[in-house]
Amino acid sequence: MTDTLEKQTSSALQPMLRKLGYWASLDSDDREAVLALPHTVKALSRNSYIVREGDRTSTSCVMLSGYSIRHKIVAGGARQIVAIHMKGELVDLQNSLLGVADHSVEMLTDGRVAIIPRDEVNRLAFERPNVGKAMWFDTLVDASIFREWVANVGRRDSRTRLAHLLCEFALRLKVAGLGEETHYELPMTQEQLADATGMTSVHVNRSLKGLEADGLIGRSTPRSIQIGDWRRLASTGDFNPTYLHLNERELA
Amino acid sequence: MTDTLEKQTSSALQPMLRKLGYWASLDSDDREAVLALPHTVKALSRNSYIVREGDRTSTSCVMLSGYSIRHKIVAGGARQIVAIHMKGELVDLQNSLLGVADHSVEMLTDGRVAIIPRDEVNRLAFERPNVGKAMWFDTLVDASIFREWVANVGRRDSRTRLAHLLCEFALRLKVAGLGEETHYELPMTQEQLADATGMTSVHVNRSLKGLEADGLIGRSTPRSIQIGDWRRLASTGDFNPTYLHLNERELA
DNA sequence: CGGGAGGTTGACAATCGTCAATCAGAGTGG
DNA sequence: CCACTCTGATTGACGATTGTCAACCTCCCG
Repeated sequence: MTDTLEKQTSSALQPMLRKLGYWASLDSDDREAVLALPHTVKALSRNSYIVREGDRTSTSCVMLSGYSIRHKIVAGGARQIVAIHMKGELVDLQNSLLGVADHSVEMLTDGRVAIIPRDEVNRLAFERPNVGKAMWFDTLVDASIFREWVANVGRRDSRTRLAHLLCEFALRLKVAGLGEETHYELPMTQEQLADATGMTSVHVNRSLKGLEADGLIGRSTPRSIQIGDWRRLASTGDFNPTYLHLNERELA
Repeated sequence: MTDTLEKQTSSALQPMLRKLGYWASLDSDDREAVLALPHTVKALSRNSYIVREGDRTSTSCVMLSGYSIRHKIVAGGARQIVAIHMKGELVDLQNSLLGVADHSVEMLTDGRVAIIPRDEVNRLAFERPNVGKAMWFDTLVDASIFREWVANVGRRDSRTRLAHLLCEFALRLKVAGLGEETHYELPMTQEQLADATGMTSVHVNRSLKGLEADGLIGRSTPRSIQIGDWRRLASTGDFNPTYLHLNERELA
């Protein structure tokens, strides 16, 4: 824990290690094993798909830069975004371990991912229990976020729902070392915000302006969000970060 | 796989074994290890809580009989049910491994559960990789169901939403060996259906009657559901069982 | 300068929630 | 056996949050 100097800074999997190390303490053997995972790095452009619903995948992947989303299409063509992923996150344990993809994963922005064979992930998980626990923990936290999203779209009004998403995003960005809590750039259009919150883009626009009018957020450009009073925004968003299962120090 | 005669029929954990065996093939050592998990059986009455949001739990539990739900309370007191659990299901890997519960688990009916210390579950998972894989797989399927629920609540209209839930329930009951696909008893009130689908009880009632009026379901009593034409109900419910990740044979 | 994507706004419609009354069935005590 | 009570189901009238449609605006980029 204290010898934070990493030897293998050369591996592209550094962001994954950071993430796993966040959930469980890994010794140097664990870390080496993670960084030694065979993988190929791939640059992907916005709107390209990592996995399509129905695919049979046998690889997992880790976000190295950029953002991606998971989504489902319902009858009638409407789309629901069920998760947003950022640097370091394990994007597809989910689909790959289950065999046939029950949802699609799409790049939200340009970015790079590392592709890892599923079998290698599986092997590592059981050869190095610390790593396995971290990965398991990671999937459990993902599940926790899904649950919060169910509650968010199911039982909160649109204003609260949006504010909640803005809070979650802010905090996750901060934890991932990608931004401040006071200001960040949304990587998504209002239509995509709508698909994530079960609203329409028109209503997202109105709600966003509503939050702005009430001084809860500032927007120097449509996508850049400033949060003046975190407490107040969290309160209107009914945002309690417990479900993110962060370490104590992050919740200051 | 072929020698299906179980020796330890005495263990209360039989339903858990059935479930895990569904996800991965377990050899006889694996099975014995599962059944040998230390546990205490507890009878719980309807509306009693297994875990409350905010609790620090160090035990997991398995449903032996009856039904339970996971739910979250949002600002204003509204409730969202995020999962329904039935016999054999591992109800609380989720909360217990994560430390502090991000949601409550409540009995929907009278029933019995087996309480297992978290550490024992953890130990078993890594001592017997087959079992560990089955448990991991189980949590991934749970997550998949959460994703479907996000889509259900976020992007489907109330009629479709309800029909979807009825289909999911029917199929899961069948797989758990608890009923037929053509007829079953709902273990929940309309208010609870509402909390699961993000609706109000009044609207659940109307939608249910709507489905009935259109001949999609029959109801001899308010809670007993008959499904005449599965295809038609599945179609109006936009129900595609992929997300349940069942074995081929179950999807006939 | 033209085209396109995304953001903004208004008028209108509708799904769904709220409130409140009534009904039906199960369990209880007399 | 019957009133009484409680929970859950059902129904109607009404209101409002949110969706739909469509126009227009703004910025970016070739």
